Amino acid sequence: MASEHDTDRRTARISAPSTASQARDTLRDAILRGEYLPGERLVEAQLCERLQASRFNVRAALQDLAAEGLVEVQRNRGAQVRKVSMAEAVEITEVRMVVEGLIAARAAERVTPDQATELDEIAVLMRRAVEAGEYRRYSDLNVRLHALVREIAGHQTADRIVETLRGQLVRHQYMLSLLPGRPQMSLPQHERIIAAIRDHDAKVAEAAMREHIASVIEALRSMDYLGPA
Amino acid sequence: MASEHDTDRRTARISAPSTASQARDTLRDAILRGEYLPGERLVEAQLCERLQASRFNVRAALQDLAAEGLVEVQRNRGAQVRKVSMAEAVEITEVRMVVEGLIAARAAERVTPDQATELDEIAVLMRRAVEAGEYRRYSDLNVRLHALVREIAGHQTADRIVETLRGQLVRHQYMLSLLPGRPQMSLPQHERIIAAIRDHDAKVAEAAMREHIASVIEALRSMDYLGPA
DNA sequence: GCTTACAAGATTGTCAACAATTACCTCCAC
DNA sequence: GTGGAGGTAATTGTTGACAATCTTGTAAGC
Repeated sequence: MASEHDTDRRTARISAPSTASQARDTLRDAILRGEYLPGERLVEAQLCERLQASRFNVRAALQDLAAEGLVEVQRNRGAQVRKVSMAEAVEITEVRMVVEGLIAARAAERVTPDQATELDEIAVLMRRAVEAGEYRRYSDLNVRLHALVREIAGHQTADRIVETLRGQLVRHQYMLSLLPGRPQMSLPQHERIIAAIRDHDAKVAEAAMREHIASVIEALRSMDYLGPA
Repeated sequence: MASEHDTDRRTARISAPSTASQARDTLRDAILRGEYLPGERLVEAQLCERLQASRFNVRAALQDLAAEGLVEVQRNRGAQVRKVSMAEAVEITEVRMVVEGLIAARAAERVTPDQATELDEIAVLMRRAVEAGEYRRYSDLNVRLHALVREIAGHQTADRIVETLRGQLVRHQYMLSLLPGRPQMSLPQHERIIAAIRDHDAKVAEAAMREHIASVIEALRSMDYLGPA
């Protein structure tokens, strides 16, 4: 998870191939995009062609993603996309609940007037999207809201952890968004979060965020999870 | 300087063929033990000798520890022990506060009578240690208490994160334990945590744990932290 | 005296070949 | 037909060498 910014020098070098991190990012995107299913084996030789990288870099990428919890590597048995069980998904979301609660609280303490305006704009757009039944748009706004709250909070450590946790259950979250009635339930929760942050009320903001994600956990539990492939 | 106890095998081989994970664990211990100071460069060739491992494995170990946040690797510039600033230490402890709060709450829900007894035993020993001024013993009991609470909670995801966060600021925590008056302040906090878990009161357990770690954050802030090298 | 250019050394990045392990399939005995 | 032994193919683990990059020390130019 090492941040890289190697195009900083004035040497206007065009190609900074940096194949190692490139391979990692490409593979992560592929997994998050669902091109490799949980439990699927990730054969190094195949990935070499897919990513146009050497085996060395493929291996490094797999190791990195293993550290992120996206893939699982067993000695002498290769790597496979990590299967996240229902119980694990709940655990992950529980941790996300408390950490995002912390983020919301800190956002409430540090929000600027401009940022408050931006939050209110998102609230308006969200309500419109739900009223118009545009759930895809609502989902996008949801992502944008959480990202903005994290930006306001400016809590790098919490950010990193939430990002890692989110990655581990993209698949589950996708299924979640298909649950009927979710937008109607989550809209008022989002509005409470926004209002609390705008009012600089850290305690209420944290409680609202936790309540929101707690209801996500409930929804997760309610899903009939189809067993392993 | 090899403080390894690998003389268990009768094969009188002097140099154990350090595998990848072995090299990683040894290096992590060395860093946590303080044998490499924050900011110190970790040259691969040197580590090869120190760990009796090939450069390949050393490199893998460095990458792993970078993912854990113990070292920092920059492209073409090698690795160095990560320097955790004061602000970062506070951030890390803030996240630890909420996650350990979650763990405490879950421990309160799942604690068995046997485990409750064990908790009470620790409470008694802690009080005795403080009264006798045996602060080193108290510190050990503190570690044991937090470990037991985590074991009771059985929350793998939260466990992993707390473990990672702890590792990132061992150095700071060591300085913390030297602060005068800490045991007298933290003892009642610990007792409240134990009581709440024993009584199956999740909310109080979480609040008590958070209050406890919040006071750690205060202590952190109060330390006159010597600036960057 | 100071800055810049350049060269030598040190360190890391990458690769392709080789060794070790595992998975799979065939064949044979019962 | 079933279970096991053995061999073959596929896959991963490891090594050493070489290339790219950065750092350091030195000397020339202003």
